[in-house]
Amino acid sequence: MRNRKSGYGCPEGCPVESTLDVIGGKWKGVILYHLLYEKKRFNELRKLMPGITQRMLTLQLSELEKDGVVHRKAFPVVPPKVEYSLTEFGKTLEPIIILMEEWGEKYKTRMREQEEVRKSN
Amino acid sequence: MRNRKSGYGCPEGCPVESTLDVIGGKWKGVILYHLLYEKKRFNELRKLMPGITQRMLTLQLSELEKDGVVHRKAFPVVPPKVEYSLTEFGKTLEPIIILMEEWGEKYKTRMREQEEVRKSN
DNA sequence: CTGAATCCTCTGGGATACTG
DNA sequence: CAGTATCCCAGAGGATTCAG
Repeated sequence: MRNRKSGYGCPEGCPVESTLDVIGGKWKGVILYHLLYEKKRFNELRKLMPGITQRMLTLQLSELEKDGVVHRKAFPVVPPKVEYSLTEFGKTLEPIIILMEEWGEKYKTRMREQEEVRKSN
Repeated sequence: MRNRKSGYGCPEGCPVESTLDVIGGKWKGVILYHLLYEKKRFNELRKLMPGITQRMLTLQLSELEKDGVVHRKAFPVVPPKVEYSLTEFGKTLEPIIILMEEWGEKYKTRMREQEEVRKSN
């Protein structure tokens, strides 16, 4: 593992930033989360994310595809059928997504507790 | 990233989204990365991140502070001296930041290789 | 040195309607 | 079903200046 003590700056294109560029969209993290273990059709994803618009789902999926983490498979049938899944490369994001999910839980719990304290004062 | 008031999105607010709310700002990931193992003064951070403006550094640091992951310690001296560090809670983000750094490296390598291929055609 | 206050730009993202 | 195509806007983020 690289020496992270000061000195190794993050000049020009910090890797952490690159990662956030890929998974940092408003819905990307959640999309990836839903695709972790199973492929999903367009409308399945939509139902899993009430609140996202068709347009945004299309957009973010296409960006994820362009970045090589999501694979799009269209079936030439009527009505249309498209399946989205993680590419092999995309699957390397799994640990990150999992950790983010766990941390998010901790964070929300923490916020709730602080809310309690605030109320009781 | 942006200011995502949790509200609607994933039902019950997807935890992955919450995490991205905290570390998803344009510079937050990088800031956290620099604070992983040592506290840093304002200007030190600035030098580590050429490209960030004073305003943005101030802003993002204050949001990280508000979210409870960064601690701000101001010394009552002239000229001013302020040290930023991770809170105990903030340190629980370490595994995520590390993974994001490693993944970012892989991603950039991958992009470079694709660039090579593209050129040779 | 740290940071607040302004002003301004740009784009991520929302709402809605249309199509193969 | 799975997208495009438009129109629109809040607000994230940049540039610059002022202040303790």
